[in-house]
Amino acid sequence: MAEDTPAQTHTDRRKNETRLWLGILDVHSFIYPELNKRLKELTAISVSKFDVLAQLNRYPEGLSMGDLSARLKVSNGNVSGLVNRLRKDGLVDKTMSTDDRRSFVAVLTPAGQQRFAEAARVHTEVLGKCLSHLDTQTLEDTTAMLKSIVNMPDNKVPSQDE
Amino acid sequence: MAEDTPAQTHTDRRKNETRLWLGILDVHSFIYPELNKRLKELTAISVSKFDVLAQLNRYPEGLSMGDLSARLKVSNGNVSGLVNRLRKDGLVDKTMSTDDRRSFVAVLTPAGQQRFAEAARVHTEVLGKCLSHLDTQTLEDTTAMLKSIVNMPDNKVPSQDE
DNA sequence: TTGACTTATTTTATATATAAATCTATTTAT
DNA sequence: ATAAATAGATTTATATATAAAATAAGTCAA
Repeated sequence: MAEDTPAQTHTDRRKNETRLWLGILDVHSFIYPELNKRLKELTAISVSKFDVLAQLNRYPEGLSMGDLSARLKVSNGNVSGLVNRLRKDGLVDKTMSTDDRRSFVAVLTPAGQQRFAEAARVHTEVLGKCLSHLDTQTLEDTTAMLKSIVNMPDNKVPSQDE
Repeated sequence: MAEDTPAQTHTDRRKNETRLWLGILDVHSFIYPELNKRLKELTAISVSKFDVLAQLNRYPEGLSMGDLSARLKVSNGNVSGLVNRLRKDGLVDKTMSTDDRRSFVAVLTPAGQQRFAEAARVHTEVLGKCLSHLDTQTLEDTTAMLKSIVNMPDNKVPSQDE
């Protein structure tokens, strides 16, 4: 499968690593602004808010601020602000935990569930348009390779998902 | 090379597109925070500032605010703020353009050149560590695939670089 | 039980980012 | 030559993000 390539110098290796990172940034800035723009236009929520709603949608019983923060990989302070704004939007409820009075649990309101469903449709459509030129094989191969970047063999990966 | 795969449903296609995007986000949040943290610790500049310095480093004669904004793909207002903060840091100079009095040209100071050189070393090192587990082939293949995502065939890509 | 940690969250200060309004200078049409 | 339109940059208002400090509630050892 893989053809033989001459051994790379340290410098070449470093250049290739940089190229990979620039590639990630290019794809990110190719898709993210479009996603953000269309979500805001059509559903009045940002990608950040969408991400919060998506997590809460997966957990109908709700998630604590800390769990949200860990799942979204953003700071506690950031989650505080996002959830407050979503509360103002009427999309999320926040209630004190019954077993720990320090803890607060965020849950989607019915309006939040509905808005998330609309936003998810838009999200899917935008990705479809941005990636429409990719054939199935490239789509799957790229995804697999990206996975192999994050799922390091031995290192101290902080554990994904649940 | 590519094996035959059964035709995908529309829904499967959409799921795979989403998986690709989530993969991009995972890699981004795997590398970006580490890059930002280490750059700040060791050279006292953020990734955003690094990006500005990197562009100015490529153009010793300097770049206008608008050119910087286009190259970095960020808003004019953002560039205004970044360049002002870099000026306070003593890393960038801003002078009025000689041929257009509306235009301002940003240039690296000697301190800026030196700081960029240090930061570039850190940047390279961090990427080296984050990507050390990838073999040469995966590194190059992934980069090529990422390129094929952004370089669309017919569409209205706003033109990259020069 | 009290005091010392630890944990969950918010607040504060600051940086980064956008969009829209504004300001000033240049260009274009008449 | 002047008025209208355009272009380059900044300012303003707001959202998003972090780190560090503060607040408040829980845990645990003595």
